[in-house]
Amino acid sequence: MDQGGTRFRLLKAAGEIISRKGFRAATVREICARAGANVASVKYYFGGKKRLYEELLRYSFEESLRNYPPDPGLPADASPTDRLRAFIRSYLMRLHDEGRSSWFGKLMTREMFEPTEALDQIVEQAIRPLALMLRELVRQLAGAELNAGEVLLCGVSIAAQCQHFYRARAVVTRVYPELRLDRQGIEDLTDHILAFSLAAIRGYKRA
Amino acid sequence: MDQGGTRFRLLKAAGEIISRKGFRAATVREICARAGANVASVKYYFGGKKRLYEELLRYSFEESLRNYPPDPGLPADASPTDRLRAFIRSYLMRLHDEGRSSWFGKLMTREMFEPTEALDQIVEQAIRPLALMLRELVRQLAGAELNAGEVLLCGVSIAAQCQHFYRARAVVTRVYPELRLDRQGIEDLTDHILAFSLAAIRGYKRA
DNA sequence: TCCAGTCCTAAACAGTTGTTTCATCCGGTC
DNA sequence: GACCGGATGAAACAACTGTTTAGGACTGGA
Repeated sequence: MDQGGTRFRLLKAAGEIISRKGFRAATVREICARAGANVASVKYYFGGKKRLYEELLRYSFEESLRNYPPDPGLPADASPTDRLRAFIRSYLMRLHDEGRSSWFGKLMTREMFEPTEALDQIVEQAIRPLALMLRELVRQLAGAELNAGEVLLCGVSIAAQCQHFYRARAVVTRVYPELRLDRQGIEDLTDHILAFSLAAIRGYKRA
Repeated sequence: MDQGGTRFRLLKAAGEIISRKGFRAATVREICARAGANVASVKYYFGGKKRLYEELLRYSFEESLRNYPPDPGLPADASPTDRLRAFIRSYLMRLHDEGRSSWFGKLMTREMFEPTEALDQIVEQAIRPLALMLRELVRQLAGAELNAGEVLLCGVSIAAQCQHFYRARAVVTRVYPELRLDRQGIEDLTDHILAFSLAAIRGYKRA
């Protein structure tokens, strides 16, 4: 895979554009223009727009794994709390980063709301493993207090928060201009979601 | 406004289609076909697709207010907890209902992720009031424990959960098929989000 | 009866979309 | 030099988009 070749430039341009405006709204012409290639090159190298998108999913998934490994260098004896913190931080980074490492997270978020035919593949490949990991974390944190259904819902509530600040950023930053979503803001956000969720899990039964 | 007239049928068709697939993906021809009207009727009655959308926002906002009033028949001395419960339940209903009462909520959710020129109007008209109401609720529940920034973030975390189960329903129902989002499911979900959020607010400082 | 106005229709318009065609270029090989 | 095959380019393609046109059908009042 020549990183300067036309094929790779197309993939790169597609990642930048599709992760920002979605598969349907991104046009082949815009992608090719950004890649400095002819419109016909998409068919030549990938067979069509849809195939380019599928290839982008594969590529960006690997790129995402490289930058956000499932177990981000935590010591083997790290506490569940530390693990949850790492999970949340990684989730936020995955969405708010810039560049190719964040493409997959953004594409994933789009697929959740407006699925294409690729959703099933994404669910099995990326989302389900993350969901299972999160559920196991919650289970450990909750001890014997929560039943399976409650653990599941708590996991979804945590993922909901991680996604929301990216998905609804257009509104959040309008209503709360004081809320910055830069690098430091992500750290603060991590602390908040962790505190909110830990307290929620621990006090769930009482409430 | 004749409810059987062409103008209203267009509005109704637009509500059904645009709330489901978004402004850009919905085509004038599909809307007109569903309304049993000629393609030219959109220009005739509204002046264009964009104007039809703006009119739909106005109409569906009123329709939404009618079905989900800001203060849903709670006694004047209702506790903050009861108020939060009503807020969450109303939020979930607003999104998971079917028919015209849910159009605005769904359009709002779309605008948050993929804003059109109408977003600013929606923020001021609908989102900001809701956000303020939610923030005030959290403030009352938290007492003097949380500072302004923490109260704000807790409010966003609650809204995040309410939206997530609708926005990511394609994925949630795939990963957790046991999670039903019918009428009873919404009631259970209300209980969960309330318990999760109450515990979170109360235990925030400790965590 | 005529007119004005509202409502509606079929058809065409101009622009954009993804795809396709076909000629051309370029580097290596015989 | 001739030739080949991958890579590129300009242009056209058919399908679809929102919009517009030109007129027809019908009503109610003058």
